Amino acid sequence: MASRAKATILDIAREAGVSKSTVSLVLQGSGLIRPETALKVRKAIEDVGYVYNRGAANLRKAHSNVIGMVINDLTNPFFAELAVGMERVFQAAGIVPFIANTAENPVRQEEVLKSLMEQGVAGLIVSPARGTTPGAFRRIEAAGVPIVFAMRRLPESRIPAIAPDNHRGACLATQHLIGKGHRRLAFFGGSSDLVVYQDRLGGFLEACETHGIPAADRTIVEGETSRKGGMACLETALAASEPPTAALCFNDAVAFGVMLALRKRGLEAGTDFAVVGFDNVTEAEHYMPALTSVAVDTAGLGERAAHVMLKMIQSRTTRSEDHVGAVSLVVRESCGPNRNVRGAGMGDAA
Amino acid sequence: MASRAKATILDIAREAGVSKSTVSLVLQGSGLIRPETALKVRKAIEDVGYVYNRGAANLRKAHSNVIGMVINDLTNPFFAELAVGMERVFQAAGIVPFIANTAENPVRQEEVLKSLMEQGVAGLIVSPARGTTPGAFRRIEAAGVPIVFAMRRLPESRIPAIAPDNHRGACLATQHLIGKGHRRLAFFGGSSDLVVYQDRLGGFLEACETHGIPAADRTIVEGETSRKGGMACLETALAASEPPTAALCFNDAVAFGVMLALRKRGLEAGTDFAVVGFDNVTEAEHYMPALTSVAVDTAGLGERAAHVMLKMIQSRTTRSEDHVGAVSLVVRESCGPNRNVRGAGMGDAA
DNA sequence: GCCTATAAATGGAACGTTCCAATAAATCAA
DNA sequence: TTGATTTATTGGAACGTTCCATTTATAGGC
Repeated sequence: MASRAKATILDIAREAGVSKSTVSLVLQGSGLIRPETALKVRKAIEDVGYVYNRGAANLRKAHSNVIGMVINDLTNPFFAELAVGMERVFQAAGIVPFIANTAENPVRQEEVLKSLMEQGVAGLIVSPARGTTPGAFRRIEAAGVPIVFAMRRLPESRIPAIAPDNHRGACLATQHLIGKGHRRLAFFGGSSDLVVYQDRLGGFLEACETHGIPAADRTIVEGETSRKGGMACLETALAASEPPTAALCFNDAVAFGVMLALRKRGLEAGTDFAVVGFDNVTEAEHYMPALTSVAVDTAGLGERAAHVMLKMIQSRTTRSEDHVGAVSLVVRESCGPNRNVRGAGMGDAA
Repeated sequence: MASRAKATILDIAREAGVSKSTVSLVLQGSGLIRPETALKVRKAIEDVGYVYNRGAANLRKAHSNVIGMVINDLTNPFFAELAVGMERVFQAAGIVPFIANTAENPVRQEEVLKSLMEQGVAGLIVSPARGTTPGAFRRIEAAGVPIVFAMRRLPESRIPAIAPDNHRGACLATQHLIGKGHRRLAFFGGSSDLVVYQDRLGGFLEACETHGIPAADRTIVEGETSRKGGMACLETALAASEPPTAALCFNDAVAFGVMLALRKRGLEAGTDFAVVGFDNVTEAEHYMPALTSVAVDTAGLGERAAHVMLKMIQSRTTRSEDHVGAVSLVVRESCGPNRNVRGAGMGDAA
């Protein structure tokens, strides 16, 4: 109950009338000590209000049980879900992941990574901030700390990445729009310095190509990956002489923005203009009209990333394979004409 | 470039031809060393790919530069914003906050807190999980580690709390509804084991009291603080013989659920039934119809919490005063009849 | 009873830092 | 030159653990 000055393993050894080594053994759950003794020690631990000093332990133990999770935008519910998936796995492994936010800022990211490294993390799961320089992870790699990229990856890096099949998802969505009869298509939002952007745009273009949509009938508008960005995209696109009639959006956030902008103009998503999102955040289902979106199984990707990390740590390697997650198109109201399906309910997809 | 086995301060001392003490001084930016020497050392640090071992340092330094942020539900964008506010402050102070999610689970929370303590955090900012037992923080307090509660607090605890003026906010909102002519009012969502709930419900009741709404005309429905919970609340309430015509919701999420349920019944929020939310999440503004909500300046509360924490650490005390944040009602479409204000724009409030 | 095998407990040397006290080098006053 | 001061640098003893090599106690075999 008292707390003079941070009880140590020695204090509890004295209290229990054993040696510090014994206490250490007990703390590690070694089967070597007599249950009776262990009990005595545990009691002392409780009495003294001892808290284990992992820093001291790591001084000898080589590596810790903490994993850093570096995320570029915590306010995006998408990443929060990713985090939740990872936590599920790590918790089971007795590991506590520490989450840090970089707010899409490479400088901040640098600081965060440094701090995590100093803390002696066993591994790092990173969704790199936009504009991350190619060499940003060199030192970490050199230190032998395993890294995996989640959702995003860097252009030339050989760090394993866990990401959805962005190309295929975009392809799927675009095909769907074409199947609905649209002939002038747009790709809204995102910026070309992101690999994800290249992938998704690539899928869009491929689908256009194979279905004979000429380049002249494709509108590509880069923009912020937010509601605001989406609104701007729509305005830009509709200003053209031959505006598109449907858009695949980089993001659900962008898609929401587009729908908002449509509404402002007195147009309705679905009937007047088809909108498809990407990521299928939970909100998509509840929107009005409900948003058709490419589902990427966010939490599942989080779990996968965590598993890969665990395996890397275990086999003390710094290399692993990339994983691309399955995607599927969840068709709702924002792109179809058949608006009578409205109450269809939970449109989940595996 | 090479990475035999974790370079230490000694390695770089050898490399630079100085003593370990000198290196240590350089690392701490002491002005005692000759700039020339410092440069030499810094070069060696770079060459060897040294990473500072904060664990070892903390062994002597008493306390670290890490602060734990324990949040009960990361997927709620509300808490993410809170986190962002805190980070702003901590970053300026050269502190990296580590965020951990408890997923509203007291057991998980226990683990997370233990882990953070073992890591030797300098302080803890906590939004406690529902069902946290009264004694959950006793050990941490005993260890002399400062804690502040953010947004939520525990019934009898004397740990300082930073929270919005929930009572006043609820009062304000309820008055507004009454001012619109509503006479049968509901309070939807939340559960009575949360102090916040008591506060908000208290405000609601007080406003009813002072404006002469009899107890018989107040409907109180507890429920999950989610969209789903909100939908359920509305169904329950409308089943009554004399159903309410307006509701204050515990949460914006609940409010969204209520609006969804209204829509399902062919009713429209605003004209057929007035809805007010609480928290004013960014989504509220963009909803259709836009949600009237009590704004609590989330990021601001985060900043305040961080400041309080910083001060507590500095003055090595474990006590501080509570802070209640100002609130304001942001009136939008979901409760008024005047639906022509629609395009009013960014309805922010300080 | 003695010797050996097994089980349980222990001392001491790391681990990578900080920080105090001490030394060495440079500067200055006389 | 000498002694006093200031300026730079440096050993060495912590800090709280782990883990190896021992020691001590317990049990088994004869």
